[in-house]
Amino acid sequence: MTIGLRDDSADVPLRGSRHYRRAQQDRGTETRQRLLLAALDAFGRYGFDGASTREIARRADANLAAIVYHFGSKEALHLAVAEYVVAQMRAKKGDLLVEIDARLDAGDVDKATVRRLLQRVVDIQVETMLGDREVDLWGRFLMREQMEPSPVFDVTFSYMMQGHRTMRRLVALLLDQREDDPAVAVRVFTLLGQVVMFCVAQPMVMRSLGKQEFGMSDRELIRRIATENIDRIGGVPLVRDAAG
Amino acid sequence: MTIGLRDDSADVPLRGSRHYRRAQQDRGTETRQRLLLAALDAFGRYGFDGASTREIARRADANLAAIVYHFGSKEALHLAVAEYVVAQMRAKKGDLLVEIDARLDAGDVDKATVRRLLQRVVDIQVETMLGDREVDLWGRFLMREQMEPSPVFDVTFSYMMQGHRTMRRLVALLLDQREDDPAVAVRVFTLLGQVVMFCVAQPMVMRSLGKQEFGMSDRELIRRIATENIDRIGGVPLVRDAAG
DNA sequence: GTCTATAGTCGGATAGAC
DNA sequence: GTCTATCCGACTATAGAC
Repeated sequence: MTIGLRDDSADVPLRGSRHYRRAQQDRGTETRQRLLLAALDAFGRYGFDGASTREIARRADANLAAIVYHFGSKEALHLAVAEYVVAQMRAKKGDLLVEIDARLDAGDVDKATVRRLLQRVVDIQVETMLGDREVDLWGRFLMREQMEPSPVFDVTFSYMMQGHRTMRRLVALLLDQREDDPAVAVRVFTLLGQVVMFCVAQPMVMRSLGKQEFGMSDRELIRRIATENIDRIGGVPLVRDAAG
Repeated sequence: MTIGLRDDSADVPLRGSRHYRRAQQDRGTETRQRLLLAALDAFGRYGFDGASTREIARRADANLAAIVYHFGSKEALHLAVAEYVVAQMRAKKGDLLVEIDARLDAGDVDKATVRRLLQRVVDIQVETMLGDREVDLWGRFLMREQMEPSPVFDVTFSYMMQGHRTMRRLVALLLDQREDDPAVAVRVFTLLGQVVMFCVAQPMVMRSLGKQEFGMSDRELIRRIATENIDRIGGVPLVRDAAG
């Protein structure tokens, strides 16, 4: 930590000045961010125990000791990842949930509107679970937490429940049932499940579609079918007799 | 371990005889089975790396060395678990898939029948994923394999694909689409997903239903809603105008 | 802030008694 | 078949140089 104070340092301009400290600080922040993303990938893919700090550091192009320096411990890194994921998720769909809750509180919604809102939720669900680049890592991390609850579970769980509660309100309205009816909760999970499936069973999906990774068109297809299924629950009458 | 060979041993008759060896052998088989079930639980819950052989042996009330004795290595134990799960699964729903394929090959199916067959598949899906006692462990193990493909993946994958292919045939008939249409594959995954969700997100489901574990009534509810959704895809006309 | 070296722990596998 | 004792490798975390 004394390098920056040496007088003979050539590649660091304005040594000892605010600019130099800023540069050093930025470098640290970048390292921290790279570690965070590498950890997000590793924890989501291999779980807490399966992911090794050595591998995370290597993938982040950082030193092993940097993890302890920036986060304190492997567990603390895990928590940081969870908080990061939840924060990113909230940034992506928090506004929509707040907007929906507000409209529901105000009570100015007919069923057609409710269905449209539900579709927007599922839309965003597809985006935040199957999105490209970094986004798909969030979904896998959250699902991993579900299958293998860790001390971090409360962080992710409370976030997941927020979305669940809002969806339950929508579905309850759509089906004229009580919000706390177990059937409503179950139906919400089935709606989520049809999207989640593509996140947790990605290898099987890929192999069965004959692809290496999701493209825009795949996401569009999933989105279309998932939202189509919204049309088919509640509101739309079931004409059994007309069926084949 | 020497008790059985002592002359004053009263509870082990016919020492050294065939009966004695039989008893010893049975004991070994039982130990093997206990190890298998403990490993099934541990691998499903914590993954291959997360599960420790020491813990598995402890839970199976067996010795650490017994794992190597009965299976050869931790990896071999993992493979044995995968083969066990697939064998159990096939025993539970293999017949139905064979029957369906035969009927589809014969071609004597109208849409109503197809829909009924599809519902039976989902029915059995619920049973083999959310069943009580041991059965729920199978589902979790398979899903874990999906999220975290291991050298064992091929064993579980080929089994999963068998069911997937049959379901794709059914859905294709129901929607008058080609079997190899990606939209058909995607729809099959959404159908599976609504059941799988309850397996992978069990902690969240429990907490949101306010329960400790699934009961018969919960499984019934899930089954009802899942099969209801079958009614709502294909065959049943969508009466948009009548919607609210 | 970054890095090397290392202490301390744990997990899988082995040897050999019984 | 079962069990104890032990080896060896991999991992997390720490200390301290730069």
